[in-house]
Amino acid sequence: MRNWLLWQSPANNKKTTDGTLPLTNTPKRPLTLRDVSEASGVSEMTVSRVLRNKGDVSAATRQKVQDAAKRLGYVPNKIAGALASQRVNLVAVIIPSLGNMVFPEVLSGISETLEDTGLQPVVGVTDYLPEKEEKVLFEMLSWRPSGVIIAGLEHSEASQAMLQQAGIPVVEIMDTDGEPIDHCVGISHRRAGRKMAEEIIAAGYKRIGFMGTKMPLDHRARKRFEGFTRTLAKAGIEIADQEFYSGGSALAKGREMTAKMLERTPDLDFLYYSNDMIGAGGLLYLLEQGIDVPGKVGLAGFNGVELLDGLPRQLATMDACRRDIGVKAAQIIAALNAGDAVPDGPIVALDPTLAAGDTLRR
Amino acid sequence: MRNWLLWQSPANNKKTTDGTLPLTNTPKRPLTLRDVSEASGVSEMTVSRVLRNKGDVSAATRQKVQDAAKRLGYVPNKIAGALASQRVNLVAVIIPSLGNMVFPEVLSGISETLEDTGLQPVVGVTDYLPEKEEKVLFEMLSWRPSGVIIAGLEHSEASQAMLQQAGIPVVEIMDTDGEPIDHCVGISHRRAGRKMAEEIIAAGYKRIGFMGTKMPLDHRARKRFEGFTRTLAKAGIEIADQEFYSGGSALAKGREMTAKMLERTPDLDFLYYSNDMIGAGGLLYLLEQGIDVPGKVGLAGFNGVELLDGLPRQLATMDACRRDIGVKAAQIIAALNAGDAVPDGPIVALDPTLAAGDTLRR
DNA sequence: TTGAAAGCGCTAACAG
DNA sequence: CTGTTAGCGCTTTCAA
Repeated sequence: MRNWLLWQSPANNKKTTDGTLPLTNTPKRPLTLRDVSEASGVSEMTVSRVLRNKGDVSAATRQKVQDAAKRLGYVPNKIAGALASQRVNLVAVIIPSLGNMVFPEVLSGISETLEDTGLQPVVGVTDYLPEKEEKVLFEMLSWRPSGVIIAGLEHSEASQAMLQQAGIPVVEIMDTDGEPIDHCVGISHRRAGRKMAEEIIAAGYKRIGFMGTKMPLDHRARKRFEGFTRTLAKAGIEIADQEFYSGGSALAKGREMTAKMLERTPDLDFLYYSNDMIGAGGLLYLLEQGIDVPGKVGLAGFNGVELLDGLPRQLATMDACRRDIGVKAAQIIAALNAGDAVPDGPIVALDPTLAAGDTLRR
Repeated sequence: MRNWLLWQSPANNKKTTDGTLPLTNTPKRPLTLRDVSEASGVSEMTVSRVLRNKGDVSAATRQKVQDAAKRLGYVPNKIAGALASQRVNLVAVIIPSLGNMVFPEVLSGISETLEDTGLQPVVGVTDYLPEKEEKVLFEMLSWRPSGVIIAGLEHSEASQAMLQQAGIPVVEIMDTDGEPIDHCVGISHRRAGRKMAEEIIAAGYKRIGFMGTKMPLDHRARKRFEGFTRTLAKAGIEIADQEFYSGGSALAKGREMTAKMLERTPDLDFLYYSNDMIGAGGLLYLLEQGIDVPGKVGLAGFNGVELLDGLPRQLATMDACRRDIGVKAAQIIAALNAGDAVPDGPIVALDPTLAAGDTLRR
């Protein structure tokens, strides 16, 4: 029920540029096809065809309809259209957060790719909470989207069930360490952790500290940590110190944690950060302290965020292929949706590449 | 048309945890109320009532229905529901970008506030392009949302018309320098620029450089700049140098621009940046060069982003009240939607507060 | 407390 | 090329 009484736009009686008054002063009722039909003297069906560019319509009729639609300011009702056609051009995109640069980049990959497919991404945010993921998923599925792109391979049983029952393409993104419901596109975080460990070992570092987020539900960070420690263990190295934070400015936290850790364990010669932002904080701290980087202490982060370009020194990091993940996932959805075959198998694993920067000696 | 042929979930034949097989192996058709009705032996209408908690239903029937719905994994079809009830619980939120920390914060303010109103924010991104804003707005309005929250007071004529005709609450956010269609919540960017100028003048700086984005369509940045220069002019000061960038890492750009500008105009004693990120880049550069901040050169940015907390020195900035803007805007939409009166007038101007940090001498 | 009938605004399918 | 008819899956309204 809309509150017609309260709804009084102060701009309601503004003149349009050509000096005419707005068309309606009667309580606004959204226009329907019928209104356009009547205004143009063309049947509803034909109006519908014109407005959707579907089927053959004579140029003259088309013109009449378009004029009328424009003049009235008709906005089609997609709800009715979707119900009638059983077709919704929405793609649900479910991600844990918008706060760090990582997901926005995935999103831009998705939306650019979807741009000329007629599909529209719609974003839901879970805050890394499985219950919230469930809620968001349920909510989005109730709009009967044409596909789902969802971060991670770990979902509650209910979420899994919903995704399977939905009968639409599902692409799980960011991670490939696990079994996808349908398709997945991402990187292996275990492998990313391993690769970084190998690099560090090869560079001769021995006393390694780790800093990350206090998030048991961030499965990808966990997998990176696992891959990292296992590879170190194989080389007979154990993490010498570790610390986890939550909340606050990541840059500041990186700074603080680094200070604390170095005080506690002064002989550390390498610091591995679970994300670039805290890594950057650590880097700034070490430089201020006049500590030789990477001579005395080496550093590395994770993600390859653009921010790093502006730092005094280039932090070593690993690119998580965020944009590409978005693009690829969207391509799969688009293909499936068009009835095309998907060239890739169910798992598309991108290769996280190391950027050694200036904080990892070679 | 869904591609049933291609759609073969590899996980389709997975067992559930209790060992049973998934319920359907027939080609998946989304379930309807009727399915639940048949499975529970209760009329569709009553099922509908139970699922919406509407109207009185006996505890026994309610239980039967809920069991059936859960067992089948029924997900209601909001499209049909919305069409029938003429009510959509969506709020369109239209913003220029997700890339910088500013809009995500607004969003979190909005979604938190909307959380317990039954309204769902849906985000559209315009990339600061009026044509895109028009497209996004049209697209979103065609879903007949219950309200619109849209960044900025400047819209194309077509957008203005759509917003007025929509017959739903509209809150324009971020800016208050102009005339809102319905309601607006934000800060006065002219005032923000003026305030900063006053502060700088009071501190005795005289040779002032400005750096910003090359975005004629970022009206808020433009207004800040105007407020800033006008106030300086009144004190007989003219901007001594200015530069605008586009694209790339803001931090890196801030660094580059600062270096270039200081080379070109070495006697500058203050640098005003249109956003914190380039300001941070400039700050890092100056510190590296061993330049006395704020003794020799003072600095200020804009936005009050969290990132600044981790910098070696606290950049002077002005808080843009991003979260509060989101919260307030959502409150207005929610109130209007519930038919409640809105306590505030059409314009809610928040007060941008200065954080002098360590880069602006007092 | 429950059910039956009548649409919501649009499009698929067919007939002219 | 254009129009008619019959729903899409749900909720509103009214009657039982």
